[in-house]
Amino acid sequence: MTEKKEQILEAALHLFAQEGYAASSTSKIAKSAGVSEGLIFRHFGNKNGLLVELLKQTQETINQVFSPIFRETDPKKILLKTLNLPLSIEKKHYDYWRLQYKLRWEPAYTNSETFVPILTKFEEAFTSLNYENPKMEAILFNQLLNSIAIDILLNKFEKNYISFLKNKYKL
Amino acid sequence: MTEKKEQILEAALHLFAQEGYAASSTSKIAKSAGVSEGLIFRHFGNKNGLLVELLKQTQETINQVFSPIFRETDPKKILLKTLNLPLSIEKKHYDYWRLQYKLRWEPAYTNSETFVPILTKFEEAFTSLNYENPKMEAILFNQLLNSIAIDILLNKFEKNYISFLKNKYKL
DNA sequence: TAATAATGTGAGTAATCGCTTACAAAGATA
DNA sequence: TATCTTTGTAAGCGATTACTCACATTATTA
Repeated sequence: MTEKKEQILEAALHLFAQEGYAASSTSKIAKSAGVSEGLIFRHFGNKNGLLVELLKQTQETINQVFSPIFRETDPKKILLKTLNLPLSIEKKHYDYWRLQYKLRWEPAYTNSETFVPILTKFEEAFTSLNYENPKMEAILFNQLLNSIAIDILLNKFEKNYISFLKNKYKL
Repeated sequence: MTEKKEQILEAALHLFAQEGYAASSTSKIAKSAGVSEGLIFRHFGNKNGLLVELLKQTQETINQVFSPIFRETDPKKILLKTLNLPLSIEKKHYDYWRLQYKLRWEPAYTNSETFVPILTKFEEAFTSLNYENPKMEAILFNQLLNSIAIDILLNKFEKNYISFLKNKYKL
């Protein structure tokens, strides 16, 4: 991957995640990347190709973050590691997550829920812990995870909240 | 309010909520409303004025929905009525809620959290119910409410989930 | 009824949109 | 070194953008 190609991706990610896809013109992206506008189309075909490439990178980032949880078998550790996730995410990856959450509201980019498999992982954990309704507990837990992530991304995060949750789940 | 003015607002609300603000051109709005493009600017000055008017309506809609909860004093009923809220929302109001949640991701329209006062209402309820940490319980409860609303708007809603929550809170 | 105001239209504006293309520079291969 | 491929630029394309304005129609008031 060329240096300029990476600069384009970087600039586009930031603009898409902050201003939105439609509001980020290719000329703005090129200017922000310090590159001629034509180069975007040389490398990615069209504006949408740029987004597709970024979504691929986003998926990889997400997979990497979740993989230690998938490898975990101890139910309590599954929940504990999950609750530790949001705060362990690197600032430089924030735009990937912003893009992911933002695109949930764009019907055009039917981004299939990439977090789905984690739900069954939670369900297994709650089953092991003898919770009465593991399926629903998994949904609840997953919603909490998403809410925390969103609050962090939107700078509305209450830092004592996670310890409160750990206490609630006896972790 | 003229009929054509209302048609403009209706068309704009739907387009903004579905496709997004930037992606919804004034010409598309006018065509969808069955109105000349110039009329948008006669009534609302510019495209942003159209959004401002819609946000005002959104705020009114939200206030109306929450007002019975603000009037409620019985703590259990506060929580119960809140959990019943998401499913009681009229389909024709969905676009207002979509717009609201969508705009949370647009830093340009610093839409101050309109749900904030409800948090203290929840906190009062949990205090009355002798929960150990009412403040955090309120945050948790509020996150659940938002998650449910989002799931409904994104068609990912599990209908048994709300009864599960009612049971959890002994309501 | 006549004058005034509010509502509505459609053609037009400059600026910007995503994208193409001709061409130059740089790198790789023979 | 000579040829070919990849990487990069800049000008320019038709289409669309938000918006204006001169004008027509309808409603309100005097």
